[in-house]
Amino acid sequence: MSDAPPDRRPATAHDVAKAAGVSQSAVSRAFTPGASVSPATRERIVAAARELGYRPNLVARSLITGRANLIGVTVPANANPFYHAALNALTAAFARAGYGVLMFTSDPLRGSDPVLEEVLRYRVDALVLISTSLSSHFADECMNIGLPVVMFNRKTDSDAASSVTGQNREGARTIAAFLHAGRHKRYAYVAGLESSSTSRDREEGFLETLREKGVRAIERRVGQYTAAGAEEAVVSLLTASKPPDAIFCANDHMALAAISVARARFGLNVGEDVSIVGFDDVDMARWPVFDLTTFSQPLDDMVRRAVAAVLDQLNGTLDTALHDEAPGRLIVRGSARKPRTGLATADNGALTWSMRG
Amino acid sequence: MSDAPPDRRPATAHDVAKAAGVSQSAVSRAFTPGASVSPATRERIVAAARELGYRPNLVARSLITGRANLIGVTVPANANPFYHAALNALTAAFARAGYGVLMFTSDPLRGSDPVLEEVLRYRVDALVLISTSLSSHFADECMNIGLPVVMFNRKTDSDAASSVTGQNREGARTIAAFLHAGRHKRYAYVAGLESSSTSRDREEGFLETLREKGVRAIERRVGQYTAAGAEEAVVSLLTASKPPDAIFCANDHMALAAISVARARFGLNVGEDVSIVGFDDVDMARWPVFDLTTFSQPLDDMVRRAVAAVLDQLNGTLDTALHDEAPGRLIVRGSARKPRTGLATADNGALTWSMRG
DNA sequence: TTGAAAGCGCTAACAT
DNA sequence: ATGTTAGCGCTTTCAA
Repeated sequence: MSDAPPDRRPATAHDVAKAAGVSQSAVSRAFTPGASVSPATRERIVAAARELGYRPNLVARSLITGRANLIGVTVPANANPFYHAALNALTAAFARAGYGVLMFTSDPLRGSDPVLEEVLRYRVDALVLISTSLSSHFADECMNIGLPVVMFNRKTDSDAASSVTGQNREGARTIAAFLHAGRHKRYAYVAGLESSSTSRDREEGFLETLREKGVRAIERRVGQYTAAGAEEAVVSLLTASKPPDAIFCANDHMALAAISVARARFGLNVGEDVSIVGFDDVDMARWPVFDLTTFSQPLDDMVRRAVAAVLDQLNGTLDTALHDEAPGRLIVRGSARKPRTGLATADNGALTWSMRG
Repeated sequence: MSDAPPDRRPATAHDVAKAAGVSQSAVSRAFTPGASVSPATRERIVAAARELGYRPNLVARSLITGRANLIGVTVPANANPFYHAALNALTAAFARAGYGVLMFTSDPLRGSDPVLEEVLRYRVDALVLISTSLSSHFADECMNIGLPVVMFNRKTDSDAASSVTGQNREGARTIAAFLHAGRHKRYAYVAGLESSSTSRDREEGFLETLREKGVRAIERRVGQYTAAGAEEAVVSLLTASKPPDAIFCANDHMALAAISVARARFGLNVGEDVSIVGFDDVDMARWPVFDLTTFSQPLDDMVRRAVAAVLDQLNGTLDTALHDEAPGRLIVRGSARKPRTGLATADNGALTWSMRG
C-alpha cells in the first residue's frame, strides 16, 4: 500500500505500540487469544497494526516459550504416493492444530540420524517420521530432551517412540488366506526394504498363514519399495521356470509397477494368469488399468491418530509411547482371482473379504 | 547417555561456556564456520558441547540475524506426482544449501492468501509456490518486505515474483505438430484449472499450431488437474458422436488417468485407436502400462533454477524478477501414433521428435 | 486493565 | 584470539 522503501524492516510490536499510544506489552496482549485488553485499546492496536503491516514475529515468541510451533516431518526421498498423501494430510492436519511442518527428506538407504540431527536444531516441538527408520540411540536422545517422536507406517523396538501403522500382520494374513481361498498354487512375496519393520511384519503374516495352509516353497524378492526394484523383482519371478501365480507386494507402489510389467512386458492377463495384491489402497489402486486388490491403510484415520499422539504427548496427556494400529480391510478388485465365497459388499460399496467370511 | 531427568531443558551456549571455562561468545564462535578460535579452545568447547548434548539454537540465531534459514514452500493438496517430485527435490536442494523447508498445502480451488499469510509469520527467508497461484496484492506485499518469491511451474502477470516453468507454449506447439504429422483428424484438449497460467499457455500453444495447420473444431474439457476430473473429461469425449483421435492432457497426471480409462473402460488400444499425450514426463510415464508420449519438464534442472533464483535474490545478486524457462523435449513413446518422419534418438536413448525435424 | 522491566539464547560490534 | 556488552522482538512476571 505505502510507497516506503522496499527493504524497510518489518514492523515490530514496538512500532505498533508507539503508533497506537500504548505500551509494547499491550500490543503483545492484543495478539494473544486469552489476554486481558479492553475492547477499545485492542481496536486501536489492531488498527495501527494493520496500518503498519504488523505480523507478530513467531521466532521471537518461540525463543521465549521454547516451542517453535513446528513439527519436524521426514519422508523418504522415494516417489511413493502413499508417503506423499500422508505428508499432505499430516501437513494440513497440523496446520489446523496451529503447527507448521518442517519437512526433510530421508534417504532410506543411509541412516537418518544426520537428517534428524539437523531437524533438532530448529527446536521443533515433535518429530513425525514417515516410513523412516530411527536409531535407538537417537530415540533415546529424543526421549531425554522430552521430544515426542511418532513413527508413521513403521515401528521401532525402542519404547522411546510411538508408532501408528496399519494392520500389517493381520492384513498380510488376510491376503494370504484370500489368495489361498482363490486356489492359487505358487506364491511369491516382494519385500520392501529389508530394514523396514512394516515389510517384515507383512512378510511374517503372509508366510504364517500360508504355512498354516500347508504351503511351502514361497518365492521371495526384494523390491526396495521402488518401482524399478519391483519391476526387476517381477521380471525375475515371471521368467523363472515355475513362475508364481500369486504375488503379494509389500505395498501398492510396487504392486502397481508389478501389474504394469506383468501386463505390458509379459502379456499376462492380471487377475487371471497371475494375481497381484498390494497393501495401502492408494488412490491409483482403483484406476481401471490397475484395479488393484489390496489391504487398505485408512490414511485419514492414521493421520488423525498420529496427530493425536503428537498433541497428547505435547500436552503431557500421554506419557508412555503408544503403538497404534489403524484397522484396514481387504479391498477386492480385479487384480487377483477371487474365491467363490466370503465376498461381501461394504457400506461404501467396496467389495471386501475377510478370513472368517 | 546421562540419567538426568528426562525433561531438563536443553543445554545452552552458556552452559557449555561454563563447562569449558570460556566465554559464551567463544562457544558461539566455535560453532560459526568462519570465526576465529584457536584449535585448542575449539576442541575444549566441542568436547564440552558433546558432553552436554549442546545444539546451537537456530531460533535464537534467527532472532538476531533476521533470517530464519527457512524457505516456505506451498504445494497443492492435490495428489500429483510431479508436484511431489518437485517438493522432494526442492527440499533436498535447499537442505544442501543450509535451508529448511516449511511446507504448506494450498487448496487450488480457494485462494492461497490465507495460507501464505500464515507462512509469513514464521519469518521465512523466501517463498516457493509449486503450481500455486499468487494474488497480485500478496505479491506486492512480499516485494515490499523484500521477500523473494519464486513460482514453480506457474507464472504471474506481476513482476513482483520470479517464475521457473517448462516450455509450456513451445512444448504444446510441438505436441500439436507431432500429432498433426501423425495424421490425426480430431483433436481435444483437457485443461487443468482455468486459473492456471500453465494450463492456459499449453492450450494456447496447442491451438495456435493446430490452427496454423488448418485444424478447426477442437474439443475442450476441464480436468482440474485431478485424476477424477480427467477421467470424467475423457468419458465425455469418448462417448461423443464424433470422438477425438488425439487427446492432449495439460499434464501427465491427467494423461495417465486418461489412458487408464480409455483402455480399461472403452477397450481402446491407446496409441492406435486413440492417441493420448501428456506434459511433464513424470516417472510413471515410462511404465510399460502407460508408455506415455509427453513433453518433458526437466525436474532437476527446474529445481536447480528455482533454488538459484531464491539464493540469488537472497544475496541481492538478482534484483529484478526473472522468468526462467527450462528446456524440455518431446519424449516419444507408444501412447500416440507416430509420424513417419522426424523421429530421432537422443543421447540418453530416448526417442524424440522436433518440429523442424 | 495497563505499563515497566527482565530475559529467552544467541550474534555482532567493540575492546583487550 | 578472546571476553564484554548490547540487543534481536517478543512473553511474562510484577506493580500500579
